Amino acid sequence: MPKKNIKKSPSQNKKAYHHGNLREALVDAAIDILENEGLKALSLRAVARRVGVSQTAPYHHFKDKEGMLAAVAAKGFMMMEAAQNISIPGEENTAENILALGRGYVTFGLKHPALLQLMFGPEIPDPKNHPELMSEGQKSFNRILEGVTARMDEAGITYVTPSIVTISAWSMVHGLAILLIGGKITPEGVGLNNEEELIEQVANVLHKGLT
Amino acid sequence: MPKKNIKKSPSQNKKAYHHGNLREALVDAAIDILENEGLKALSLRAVARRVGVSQTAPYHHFKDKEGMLAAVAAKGFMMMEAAQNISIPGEENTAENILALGRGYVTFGLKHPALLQLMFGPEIPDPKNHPELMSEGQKSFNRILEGVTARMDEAGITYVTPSIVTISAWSMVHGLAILLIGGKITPEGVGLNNEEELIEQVANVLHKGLT
DNA sequence: TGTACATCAGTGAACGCGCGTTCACTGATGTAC
DNA sequence: TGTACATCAGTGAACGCGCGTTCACTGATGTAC
Repeated sequence: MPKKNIKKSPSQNKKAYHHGNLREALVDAAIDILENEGLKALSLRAVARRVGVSQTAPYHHFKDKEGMLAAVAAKGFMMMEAAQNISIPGEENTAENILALGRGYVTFGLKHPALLQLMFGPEIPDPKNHPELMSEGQKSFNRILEGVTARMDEAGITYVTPSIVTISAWSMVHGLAILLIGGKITPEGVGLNNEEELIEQVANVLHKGLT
Repeated sequence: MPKKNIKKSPSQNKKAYHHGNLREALVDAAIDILENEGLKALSLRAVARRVGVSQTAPYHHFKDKEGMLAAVAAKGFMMMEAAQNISIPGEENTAENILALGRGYVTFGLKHPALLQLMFGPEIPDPKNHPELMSEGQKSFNRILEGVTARMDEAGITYVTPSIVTISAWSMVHGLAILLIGGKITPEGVGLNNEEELIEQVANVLHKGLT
């Protein structure tokens, strides 16, 4: 029975010895640093500094630095899911909705490049050590899988399993985000005006594949 | 007229004051460290140490650390191209050859995960500052583009441009490599026995898309 | 309701470390005459 | 062919820095009686 955060109005008990929600505050600060100053600037000490807490305080909430990074990555997945929810028109598993999921994915990546890189990069060598991170990643996969399965049933596609199609779609969408973030491809490079157009065109290719 | 490496038999003039080919030796050592000890262990000093040279020597060959990372990434592209050449059966731009290119890409990524991550990761914030890296990346793209264009002409596909299809294919292949490397998907997770099977299945999806 | 006490969530000092980079230097190489 | 000299590619010492982590500690909180 957590009673502690009954009062959660901002910036009130600032000077309390116990923070009340330090873990979450640390994760948020970490994301802030990641996006504004880059991965190299993301240290335990920097995070503590930003929250205004001693540099050893984080150790009461994370085993070590990797533990914190895993928490940040997990939060990244949650943020992505939330962002996708907004961009999806309806509840049904239409092809259009699957595409919206993909569009949301890439758009999220362009908005939070460093976070996406952390979520999939080598800073967390073995995700299996971090159950929360694993389960959030799984959720991401399952969400696409669900849509794809329904869509394939409807379309009567049987030459591959829904899992494989899901992996293919996820790969494409993730790869596109990474290539754009890394500047390996640009809209201008293929005669388009902005990233949205490029995303739309690639979504088109995916769409053909789903029908 | 470079005359210096007329004699290039290994381990001979080991103690010469001038190394003769230090730049290349440094890049190779860097790749070694990257693959065996990971990105965090890849420092200028560690590289110099491994080559057996003073820790300031690299500065005669790279502007700074980022300069060296860019050289490493560029070499990564060259290695990938070489690896792909081996796995391609013929010269013609058949669908089969394009698929072989993709398969080679993913296989290379699984063999050199840290290198692939470096090539596309945030350690080189602005690739445009590194012409050699840019041009190698471009080559990679153009190679796929060439194959795809020929293939699309043949198949009479016109609803998208070859560039877009190329981007889609590259995205898919790159995304698959990254997801596998990061452990976000596993062959076992979708009822397959090994990575090769998974790659084959995804290649199948791509193949359908190209015909 | 009050009190004793265990536990939780902070502090602050200190450790040892490896890193990127600069500096003044020197030995080796290449070239103009 | 020999020589003077500029340039190139190394060396070694030193700088300042931020980091992850450990330690012994203390103030605040929650709970059993």
